[in-house]
Formats: sequence, C-alpha cells, structure tokens
Amino acid sequence: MNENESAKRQSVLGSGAYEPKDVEKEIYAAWEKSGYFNPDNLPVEKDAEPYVVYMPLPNVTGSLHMGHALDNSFQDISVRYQRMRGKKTLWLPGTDHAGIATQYVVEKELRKQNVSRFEIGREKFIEKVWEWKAQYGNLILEQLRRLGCSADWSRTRFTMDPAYAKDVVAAFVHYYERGWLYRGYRTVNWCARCATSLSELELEYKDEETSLWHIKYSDAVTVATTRPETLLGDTAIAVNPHDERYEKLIGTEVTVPIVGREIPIVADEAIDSTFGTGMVKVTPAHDVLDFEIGERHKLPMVVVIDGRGRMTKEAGVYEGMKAAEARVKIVEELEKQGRLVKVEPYAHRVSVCYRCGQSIEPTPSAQWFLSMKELAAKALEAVSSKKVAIHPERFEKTYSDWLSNIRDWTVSRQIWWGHQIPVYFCKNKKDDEKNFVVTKEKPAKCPLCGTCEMEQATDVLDTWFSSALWPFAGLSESDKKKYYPGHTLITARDILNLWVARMIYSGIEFMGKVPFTNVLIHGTIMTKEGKRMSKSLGTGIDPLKYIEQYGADVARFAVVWQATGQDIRWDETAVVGGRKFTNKIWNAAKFVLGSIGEDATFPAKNVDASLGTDADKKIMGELQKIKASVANDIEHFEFAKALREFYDFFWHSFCDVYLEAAKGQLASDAAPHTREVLMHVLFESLKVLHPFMPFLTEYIFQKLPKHKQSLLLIEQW
RNA sequence: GGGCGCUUAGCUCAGCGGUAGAGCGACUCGUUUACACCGAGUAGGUCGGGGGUUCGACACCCUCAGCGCCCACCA
Repeated sequence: MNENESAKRQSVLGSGAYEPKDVEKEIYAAWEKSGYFNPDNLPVEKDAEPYVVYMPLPNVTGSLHMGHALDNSFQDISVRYQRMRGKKTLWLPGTDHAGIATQYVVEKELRKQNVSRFEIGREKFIEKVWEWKAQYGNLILEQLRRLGCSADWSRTRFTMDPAYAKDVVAAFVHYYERGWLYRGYRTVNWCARCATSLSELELEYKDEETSLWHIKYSDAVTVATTRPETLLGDTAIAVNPHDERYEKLIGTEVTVPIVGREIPIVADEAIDSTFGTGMVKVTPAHDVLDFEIGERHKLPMVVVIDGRGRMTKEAGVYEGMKAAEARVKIVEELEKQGRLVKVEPYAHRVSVCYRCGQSIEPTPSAQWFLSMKELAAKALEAVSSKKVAIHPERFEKTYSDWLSNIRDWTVSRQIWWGHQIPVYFCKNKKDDEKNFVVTKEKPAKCPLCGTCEMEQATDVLDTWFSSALWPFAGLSESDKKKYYPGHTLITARDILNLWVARMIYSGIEFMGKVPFTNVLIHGTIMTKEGKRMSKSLGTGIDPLKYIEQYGADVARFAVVWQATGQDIRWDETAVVGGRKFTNKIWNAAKFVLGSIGEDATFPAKNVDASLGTDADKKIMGELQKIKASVANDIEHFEFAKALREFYDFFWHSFCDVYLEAAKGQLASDAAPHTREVLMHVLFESLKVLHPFMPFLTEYIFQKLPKHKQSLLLIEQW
C-alpha cells in the first residue's frame, strides 16, 4: 500500500481511538429524528407483526441506577433485535406518579422551607407536586436516552395524565359494579408519620430487641405480649381450642387489668399454644391478626391509639401520651399491682413503613378493599395454563404462592398525591345508611338526598392500582387495538407480585387477554461484597459514571456481560473488558475499511465463499452459526450468552484468525474473494452486535462506503 | 417457621453425565503497516465437606456447613 492509500484509510474512521462522547449524542439525535422508534413510521409492511414491550414504569422520583441499566439494556436488546427482524416494534415508556414516594420527596423539599403540607392545604400541595414533577420528573427518561434506549418517546405516558386517569376511574367503577370493591372499617397497617394505610407489600421489616411482658390477668390467665400498652384495648383472651390446659376456661370471663373491663375467653385456631403461655390478649383495634379473631368472635373494637400514634380518650389517664410513653407507665402500673409475672428479652421483627421507616401502628379506619378472589384466580390460571410464561420457571411458584394466599387489597390511601377515588358522599345522609355513590363523574345532583352538593372522598388510590393498568391505560384508544397485548415484560423479582401479577389480572379483566406472554425475571445487581446497592447506604454504583467515562455501549456491555441469570456482584473489570472490546471492533473496522477500497459497496454482493480459500470458507461458516445462535439466544432471553458468544467469534475467529489470514490474502491474486468476505463479515457483525452496542455499530455503519440504507437501526437482520 | 438460590482458577462468573472454561489480573516472549485498550504463550483449580447412583459426576440423588434472598397474622 502506498502512502496515498494509507492516507485515505485514515480518513474513513480517523486515525485515533473511538471517542463515544463525541458521537453518541449525535447518533441518538439521528435515531430520534428518523422517527423509527415509533412503530407507525417503520418502513415495514402494513400487516407486519407487532412486537410490543411495556417498560416497567420508573418512578418520577427516580434516577438511573444499575437495576434500570440492566433492565432497560435487556429490553432495548429485544426491541432492537425485533425491529431489525422487520416487526412493528413498540417499546412503550412512561413514568409512575409513585404516590407516597413522591409526596414524601416534595414534603421534604417543603420542610426545608419550614412549611408543612398541612399549612398550605391539599390543593396547593398538589400544585407543588406538579411543579416538582415538571422540573424533575423526566430526569430518568433523559438518562434512559443516554443509555441508548429506543423507546417511542412520542407515546410517553405519565400515570396521572388525564387519559390514563380516565382508565383508572373506569377500573374503580367497574370493580365496584362487579361487587368486588367494598368499603370496610378494619384494622390496617398504618404509618402514623405518613398518616396513611399501607398494603402489606409496602411494609419492610426491621429486627428489634424488645421485651416479652408476661402479664397476669387473673390466677388462671397470664398472657405474654410485646405491646403492653394495647392491653387497654383488649376485648378478649384467646386460646387454641385443642389446648387441654385451658379447655375449661373457654367461655368464661376475665377482667382486664387497669381498665377493669370484663372480657370473654375465646377459642381460636390461629393461636399457637406453644408460644408464650399459649394465651393471647386480643386487641382487634391494634393488631391485624387480632382484628380477624375479633371478626370471627364478634368482638368489639376499642381504639386506644389514634392515627398519629397518641393514646385516645378510651385510654383513660393515659390519654394524650405517645404510645411508647404509655407503655412505660402501664408497665410500671402493672408492676405496682403485682401483675407483671416476668419480663424476658425478646428479639423479633417489626414492620416499618417502606418510605419513611417508621414502625407500623395497626389502626382501624375506613378503607376501600378490592376482593381478590376472582382476580387472583384469573391470574393464577393465566400462568398455570402458560398463557404467560415466567422465566426462570421457578418464579412461577413465588407468583402462585402469593396469589393462592392472597387477602383483599386495601386500595385506598390517605395521602394527597394520587388518583382521588371516584366516590361521592352525600352531605345529608348519615354514616349508618348508604351515603355515597361510585361513579365516573361527580353527579350534578345528589341521587341520594336530591339536594346536596356531593363531596368527593379524599382518599387516593394505592399507586399500584393505577400501574396495574399500564399495558392498556398507557395506550391511546386506537393504540389499544394495535399494540395490546405485548410480548415480553422484563423486570426484577421484587415487583413480580406487587406489579406483574396485578397487570396480568387487570389485563384479563379489562382487555380480555393477558397483557404479555412472557415475563423475564433477571438477577439483581449487588456490590462486589454481595451487599444490596442502595443510595441511602452509599453502596450504589452509578451507571451514568460509566456512560460518561466510556460511553453507553461500554456500560451496556458490562451490565449484560455479567447478567447471566444469577444475582450479580458488580465487577468493575467487566467495564475494562467492554472498553477493550469496543476498541477491538473499532480497529477491526478500521482495518477492513482501509483494505477494501473506496469503490466497495455495502452490503457486499455475491459473496460466494465456496470459491474462496479455506480461511474464507471457515469464517463464513462461523458467521452463519454465530448469527443463528445469537438470534436464538435473544429470543430465549439469554442475553449474556449471546454477547459472550459473539465476543468470542469476533475477537478470536474474525480478528485473531481471519484478519491475519486476510493480510496475506489481500496481497495475493490467489484469493480474489478476500475483500468481499471482509466486507460481509464486518457488515453482518455490526448488525448482530447492534442490539447490544448500538452507538458504536451505528457509527461505523454510517462510515461504510456506498451503502443505501439510512440507519443500521432498521437494517434487516 | 416455610420456600428458593448460591458455593468452580487470585477476583467476578460460564459449564451442568464422558476426566475443567471465559473476562479481569499475574508471569514469559514479541519494536511486522487494525488495535499495547495488541499478539503468541505460561502458570494457577482434588469444581464447599461427607455419602450414594453410574462403566464414568463439577454436573444426578441424599446429607452437612457457609453465604444470600423471598414469603409468613407466632402475640
């Protein structure tokens, strides 16, 4: 090669290393400008098969973490692959209003200005949240763009958009009309700080060292409790019906210390006779299990602690004290009365609010419940019949165990930020008669009393009530016909029940079909020490750090490389591997482009390797194999395997072996096909790798001489 | 209290019936025009312990141990 040619070669990809920073932004802009993220714009047949992926909704409060990077890399690989396969591909993005989480963030902001939400009131507060959302709510979507995600941003939905809200309200009314949604006064998990009920899935657990107080009610009755202050609200003592020790006591009465109330001794199967004394104090108002025992035995509820954690009037002299204070006083009093038999140290787990960490105080309140019986049955059937396949299969058990033992869902929350429930109260009717209607819009005239201006209930819905509708509520009316159902849902295991199960039965109930046919549960990324990555613990590693330093392709490579199925102990050296691989591809492309001459055309025509050298034949054969194998792996969600196989092929078979052979062949007249083979393998490799490392591959593709297609993004696989 | 997963080279992990592989790291050699973010090599493992099935096990079964996760209304 003479100097002139050498100079030409450098002009194609330049002489230096690949600089992702310089090109990623530009390439992403070109993709967006093309409009091809929108399936309606794809140059495919009208009746091309759709391929739809619903993005697990990130919270508006979110910012990109490793979990998102993994999750969305997988989705982007699937989506890009299917698009190159000629499918009408839609990846639907959106954000979740994340009720408690967002309210909490905005409250914290306000507190910095010494303002509480109660001071400014509900309406003003909600305005503040919308302001906050306008300013920060799309951060995560911007970050997903930097990752290279090819979602259809023109369809981005927020779970509180008016169109979405319409479906939420319709769902509520639908459930009510089906008779599945009911109002009840029940003891629920209550966070006194957030002043709202929480579903059991919103609880977290914390080990606590406490005491087990053994309290003597009478000579025959001694109970063990971790919460002596609730004794004031006892309305029964319960024993196991088969407990011979206490058989004779069943049906008799005993006096509650301090308050002097006479309460019955009842028999209930829920009591474990081997624990403590085998006798349990029953406080239906302040314990969820006790509430259920109370229901079974028609026990009254005596509320001694209010929704803010203070003792009520029913607590007598303890009124106004915080529950913890009252506990100390009550224990003192019991001791004085000689009723404290013993106190033993006791370690157990207490439930705490997942948002603020405060201990849960079970409290009775009026809530809305969704009966789960029929919905759970539908969700169960969908998976057992394989209409929805969960991968890996073992998670089907996690799913069905939960649904088989499910309790009715408390869907109301007492916070301000969220979908206000479509329930309207009559001002003239009393609580003991029917005093509300459930309807999509506020009635102009009260249908109950005929005169009053009805008032909407202040409760809002559990965030998951709305996100459960995402696969269809996220679509416009015409899209509902075109892009429902979807195909694969890719997510982490922690929201399998919280969200995936609920989407499945919601889809069946409202759309008549399961919302997707596959659920992929991938591993969780942890620190190298095996600890959970968490911002609050300071153990998180920010994927944006890698994107900024080495580019999105390298970040994606590192994540996917490690995501073999098990949980991942994040290994920094995978980033090194990605960087080297990027460099390898870059240089191989540089070599090929420099070798083939500028009159070459892509895609390479008439490659007949059967006429070539042994090396030609070998690499062509290996290329065919790797292409088929990667396609198969992607279709079976084996992304890491696919990437590793391609890596091995490209680095070792193509670069180490074929390129070296090609150097000799190029100089020889005996190997006329060398240029075609080089072109062909490079071109095909770019396609195969594109779903994994979209920027680098697109960039090189753009530099190929004389090619017709506009973007590798839509090149046919 | 149930259930699940993991334990393979220094590190992070593949493999899952026929006598061990990758990436990163280490070491040796290499100043050839794609790449030193490179090439050619080398070292390094009784595949957590014990038992069993088998002609043969890292792979299958049982059991023990350690680590991690999930579920549960044990007061």
